[in-house]
Amino acid sequence: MREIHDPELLQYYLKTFEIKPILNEDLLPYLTLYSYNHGELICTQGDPYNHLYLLVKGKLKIFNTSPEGKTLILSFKTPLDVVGDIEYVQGTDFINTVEAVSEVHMIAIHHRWLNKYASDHTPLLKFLLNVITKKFFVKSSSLSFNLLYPVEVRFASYLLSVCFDERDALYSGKLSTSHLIDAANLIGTSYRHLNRVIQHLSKEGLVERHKGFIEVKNREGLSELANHRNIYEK
Amino acid sequence: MREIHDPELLQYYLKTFEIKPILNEDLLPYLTLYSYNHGELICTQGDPYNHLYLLVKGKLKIFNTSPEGKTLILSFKTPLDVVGDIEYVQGTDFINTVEAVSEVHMIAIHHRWLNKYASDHTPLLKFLLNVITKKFFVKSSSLSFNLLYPVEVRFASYLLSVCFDERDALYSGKLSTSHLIDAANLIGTSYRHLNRVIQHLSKEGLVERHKGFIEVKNREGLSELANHRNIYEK
DNA sequence: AAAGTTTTAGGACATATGTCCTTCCCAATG
DNA sequence: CATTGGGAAGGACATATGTCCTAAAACTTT
Repeated sequence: MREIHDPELLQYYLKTFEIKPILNEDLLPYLTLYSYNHGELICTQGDPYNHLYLLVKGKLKIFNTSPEGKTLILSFKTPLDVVGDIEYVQGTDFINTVEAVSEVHMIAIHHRWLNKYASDHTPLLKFLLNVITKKFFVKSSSLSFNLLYPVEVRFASYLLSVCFDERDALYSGKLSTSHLIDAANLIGTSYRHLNRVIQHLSKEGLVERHKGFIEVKNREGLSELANHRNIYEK
Repeated sequence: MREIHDPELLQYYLKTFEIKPILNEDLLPYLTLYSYNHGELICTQGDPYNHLYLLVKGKLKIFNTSPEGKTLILSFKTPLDVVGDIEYVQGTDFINTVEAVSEVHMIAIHHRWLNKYASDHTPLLKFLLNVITKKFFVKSSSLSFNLLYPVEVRFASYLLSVCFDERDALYSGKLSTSHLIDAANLIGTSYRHLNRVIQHLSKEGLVERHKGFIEVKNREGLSELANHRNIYEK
């Protein structure tokens, strides 16, 4: 992690993502731009709350490790998104661990300044309300989906979301096998079982296994299987 | 459902739950008090958004029915709680169905007045932010818990939450069997499987089956099994 | 009280998923 | 070129869970 002293880049981000309107003028001097490399942790579950972060570049992985040591991926995030919003509102420690998946830029605001200058700033409150409500909605759908459907269906939905997203640096319709473990943790199953499911999907002709990646052969069929629900959509 | 024309009762609720501070003065004339009987539906998933509701008396069941017809109970609610908050912020149709479990009183506010008088009312925004953040937190924990642990563990946690809550009209440590189907739907499993798990817990001596109810015999043991997590706590 | 009806528990079997371990492939290295 | 090490896929077996159906119990109605 390193701080980027580049006021122009900061201005560029503020403008591109239309962040200024949601922030109080007084806050602007206290914004810091940080950069993280692939694999670096932005925060770890249990860390005390310090900053509210705005993701403006790159991709994040949000996950949680259970007392038993099992990892559950909660989501991937791309700009513009917010990290630490729940913690800010509740004043609690970080619930999850956040890791940079690519090179990541984040704008950080220390809670001290938020409390001082923006705790009654309507645009920010509305912005947070909007963001958190969306998160709740996604989480809620995700919970239902996970409880109601088996791994095969969830994976179908996952494939559709991930493989046809140009931002993912993946060839369209293909999923690199190195991401399979992540996929398993996101879906909430074991790597072993995911392999079994892929095997089954192969037999059905929906996907094909090549060395290094998995290719979607029948997008429509997968969509059918997933009940047309794109639960992992960003 | 019927409207209660009782300004004094309304005032009583506003005072008891300290609702006035969060509402804009201009809204007060537009509050309506409704009563629902056991079993009545307050709203059904897919209904267009109309009101924001404040639960001030009784108990609600929030559930969702999948396209396949499976019911998943998302939560039970007791005063003070809010219904329709997510829908209000997002401007979407109702996501879930809400049913009165007992006699229920709700204060309803039509979105028309909220938009007109309170869309910039900081106390309300903060209140909603707080409520929704809590909901998110619960939902998030619930998702992890469901994905990581088997039904036995979840049911243990459920028993601890429900059986030792005096508001539940249950003898302490006992769960009426008529609530078993609800329990299964809340935990996200089948009634059949829940029975199997109860059988197993019986053999372990943690609970005992009597006609009409299930009795907790070893609270500490259940808590151990549930990893001391009370995920269904209200 | 007898007959029918509804509710509740559980049997049988199939499927879904987890755990552990082995095998295979490929790349890096001496 | 043979050796080794690591990652990826899959076999074997156990457990978890779902579906469908039956049996037993409780409750209604006549």
